[in-house]
Amino acid sequence: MEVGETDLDIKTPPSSTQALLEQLLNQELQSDPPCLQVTDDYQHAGYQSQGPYCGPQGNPRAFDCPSIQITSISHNIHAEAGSNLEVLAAGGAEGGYYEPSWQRDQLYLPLDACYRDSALSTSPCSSLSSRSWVSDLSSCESFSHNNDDVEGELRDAALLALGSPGCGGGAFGVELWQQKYQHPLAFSPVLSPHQSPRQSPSHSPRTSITEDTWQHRRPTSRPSSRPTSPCGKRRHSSAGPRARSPSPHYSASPTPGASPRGSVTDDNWVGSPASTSGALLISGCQELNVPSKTRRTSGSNLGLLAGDTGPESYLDSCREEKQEQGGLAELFLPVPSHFSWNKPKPGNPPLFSPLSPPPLDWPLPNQYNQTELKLEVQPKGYHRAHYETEGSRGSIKAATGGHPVIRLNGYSERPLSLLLFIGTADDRVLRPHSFYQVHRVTGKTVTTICQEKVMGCTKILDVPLLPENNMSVSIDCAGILKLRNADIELKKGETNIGRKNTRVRVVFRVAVPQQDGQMLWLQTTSVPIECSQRWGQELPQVESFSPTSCSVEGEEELLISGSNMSVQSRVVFMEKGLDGRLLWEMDARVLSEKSNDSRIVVVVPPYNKKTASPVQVQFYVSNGKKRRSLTQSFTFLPGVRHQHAADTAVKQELWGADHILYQSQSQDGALGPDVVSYASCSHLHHPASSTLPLQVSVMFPQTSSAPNHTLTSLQKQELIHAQASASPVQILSAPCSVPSGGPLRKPPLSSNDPFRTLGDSQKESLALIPGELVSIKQEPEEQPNLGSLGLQEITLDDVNEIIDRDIGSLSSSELDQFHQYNWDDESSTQAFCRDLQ
DNA sequence: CCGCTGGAACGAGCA
DNA sequence: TGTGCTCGTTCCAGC
Repeated sequence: MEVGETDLDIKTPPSSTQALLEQLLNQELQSDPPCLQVTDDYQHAGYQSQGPYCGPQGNPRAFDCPSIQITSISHNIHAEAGSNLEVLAAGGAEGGYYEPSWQRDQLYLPLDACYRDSALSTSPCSSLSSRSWVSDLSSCESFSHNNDDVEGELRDAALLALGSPGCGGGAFGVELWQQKYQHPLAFSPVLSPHQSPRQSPSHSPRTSITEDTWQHRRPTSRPSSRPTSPCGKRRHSSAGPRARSPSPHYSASPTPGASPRGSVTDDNWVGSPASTSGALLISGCQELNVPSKTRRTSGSNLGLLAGDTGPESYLDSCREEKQEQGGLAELFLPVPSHFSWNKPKPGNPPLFSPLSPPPLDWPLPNQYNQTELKLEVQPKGYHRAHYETEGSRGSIKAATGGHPVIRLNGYSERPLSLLLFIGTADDRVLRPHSFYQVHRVTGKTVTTICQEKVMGCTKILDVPLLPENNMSVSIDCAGILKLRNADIELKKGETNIGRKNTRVRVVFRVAVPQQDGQMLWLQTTSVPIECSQRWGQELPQVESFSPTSCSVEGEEELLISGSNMSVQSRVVFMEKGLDGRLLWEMDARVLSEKSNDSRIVVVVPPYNKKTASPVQVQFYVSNGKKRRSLTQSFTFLPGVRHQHAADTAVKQELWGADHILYQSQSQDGALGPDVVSYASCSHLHHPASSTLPLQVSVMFPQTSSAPNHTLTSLQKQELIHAQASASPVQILSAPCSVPSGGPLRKPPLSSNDPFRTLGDSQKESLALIPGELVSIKQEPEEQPNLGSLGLQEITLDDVNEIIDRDIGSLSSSELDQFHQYNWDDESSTQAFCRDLQ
């Protein structure tokens, strides 16, 4: 915002950014600008997730995103300057179990009026999440992810909206324009918090616009977004908005059924004069590569957030500002790659000043020296989140029946606070999830003490890690709250869409005091958790399978265990080429007599050609259209029949070039216990030229060599484009090699597992991540002939689904670690790894 | 009565 | 334009 609020900012060349920041910083300090009023100690303490926006001075994060850094400072200053910093240091960070000065009840504020006003509401509810600072950060990140078509589309829409005063389609749009252009100060982060809530009709219509008036307006514009918020449904819940909020979470009254999303319509977008400026902005931002025909989901309308000029504007406007800046900046200020700004500098250990905890989307290692934060028991892959209108659906469960267990190894001097929040599970940098919030579960069965807090706009649980419990804790107090898509997508600056964005990860963080007074921040994440009832019930989930390899001749039985399977399920093996084209695909024969709902036995099809080295292929379980499991890696071994591990291991050594290790063995000889791990990768591929964390690498299965081809995100997108028009696009997980024994990595797979479990698979994936081949996956059933289709014919859902699915096969920790590894400078990264070792 | 859980109806947008 | 499908959201019933 701040950045965008003045041309000066936008035009400020990078070289002068620092000076500008300092100047603004000083100003901010002197004026003691009002900051986001959140009854959150962390917030006050400076533990903000705002990152760039609020990142402490000196925090490299502050320079991650030029468009926001100024903003951050203003807020940050406040936090930093506050004495509360010490609260955090002494409590949350330094180990003491932090006792907030506020009452726990404060967490459940009358959500009412300002519930949707992230800037004004302290409501734990979710809606805040949408506008979370982190989210803003994410937005920045997202914004820079030009490989994300979804984001691109959203940007497109937003740009159009922003670029045109009139595109808002209604009073709100005009209002926004007026505020931004006629009264730029109105957008000052300093003033924003105090702006009248009325400026945020979409978030809290009641504050200025009554529901009636709102509804009255609504007919003037067709809701362009998918009204995921069943307006009609709510009528069942009777009377007024309040009556409609049976939410035990006190989430303020739900957004009125007549959601303001209609303030801007598709028509407005398209027909609006915004087109012109929008184009400019777009060009300034980057090639968005937005398929013209990409489905415009509700999220896309976000832009329209146009109408949303509420107090949270400044919070949400990171993205918006970026958009503007992106367009205008092109003329004045070349903005470096997002990632080069966004990632921690290589070689910097995860040590922070107690006064400047890392933002929630800041990548952190799970281990440093002898200290390690480890999720010993992973949660189940499916947990149905509850809506505000529902009662709790309980805490997250572990696959084993208990609850996730996390432990801090290497430190037990004093109690520490474990922070827990719900993060994303997509291919981008881990960040708080906009559509899900952690929810404190209470009840007699809950034994873990925890407190719910709000950091920025993200709810977190603060759980004590006690020495007497070996610094271990069972997380039985954490549920997942689903926020209505419509509520979140309308938030200004929100770039994510909720539709089919139903996978999350649980993120755990802990600050370990160091002798030098600094705080060592470690973070680990859970495996992806599917939170949608529908998907949870329909998507087949592969929990384990065995064997993990066999001869190219195939014909061996493969047992796949999981859920949502049936004898009608299909198991499809496939191989993708460098260009993403489907090289081979074949259905495995299902042995119905040996299959049931939780397991499916198939006969591995023979590989289509001879090979001198192991070939990595994928397979997935399909229950029909759009109901496919995540792809799993399977290896065809050259010319040898599947053997028991001992033999295989020996043979594998001969294939060292593949960095494939076969270890183990299981007691289960029946199905062949081999477990394969692509762990010995000798090269961590970090092209010095790349500044992108998510390197897209392509592997030639036939050569089974380590990935030698990497694509930048931009290249990836280009690839997608190229393929979209010329060949089937695909996305697949190709094995690549990454040192699993690396600094942040655990040793390869357990050799005792009779099957490769999902976790194992994910561990493997971890090693694969850097080599993850990311393009667009061909949908055998739904995209029979993508090769003849233009990209524009690939729907947003398709892209989203594809990316989500394939990336989802990677565990969160893997992704995190991956991201952590993907720093700009390879040598520095390696140095950092050595340090960690 | 409350928390939790499973199931399914409802309805808007999309193909 | 009509129809069926998808999927987010809400509601209900049972424990």
